[in-house]
Amino acid sequence: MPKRKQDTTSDTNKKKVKTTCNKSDEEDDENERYWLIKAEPHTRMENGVDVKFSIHDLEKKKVEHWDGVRNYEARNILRDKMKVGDLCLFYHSNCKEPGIAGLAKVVKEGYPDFTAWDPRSPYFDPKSDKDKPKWFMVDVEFVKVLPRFISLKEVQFYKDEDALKGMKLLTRGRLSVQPVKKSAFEFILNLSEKDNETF
DNA sequence: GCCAACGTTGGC
DNA sequence: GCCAACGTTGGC
Repeated sequence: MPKRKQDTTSDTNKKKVKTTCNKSDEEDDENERYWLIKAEPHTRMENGVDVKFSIHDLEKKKVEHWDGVRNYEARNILRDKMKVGDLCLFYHSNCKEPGIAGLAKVVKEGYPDFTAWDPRSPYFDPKSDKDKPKWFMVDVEFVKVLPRFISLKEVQFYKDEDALKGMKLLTRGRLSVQPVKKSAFEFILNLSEKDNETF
């Protein structure tokens, strides 16, 4: 099932040259085992296909391939970085109340996104060669629905918390597969364990 | 449904 | 390799 129509970043994003010992945020990200993945929880037709996929759809399916990502930066994460066992915040986008709805776990590492070769798929990419796959996906498994939905508004409200510093959800809104720092991951889960009258 | 922000394309 | 024009994302 298609997840999201993908946004875009250049393939030529050059990897930063590694300098001696200074740990940049970027390098930290590479060691993180947490991610945020976006999907649209409501029906939207694209190319005659409904792209809807919510945390509840994942709950029913148990495991699903995360297809349809057509952005190089996100692709690189799917192909190279996500490892079996990594946890993902499941984000609902393009809906009345966008936010983090649940948790998923990587159960299969990057492999070619076959929807790129299917002319009937909304994610068909005629430029993707079967012998040289351009787009990748992982398989994710349902973990849980968060005890309390954490809206984007709520995350934005806490944007100055140290734990959320540099969170890409706040700075790179369009990136649909993104790394999440451990501190941010834990902060979000913590929030969702607690009632909050404001949200 | 609008549109700002952001990503890509392609002419030069 | 710059950058204007264009297309898409996704919150609102």
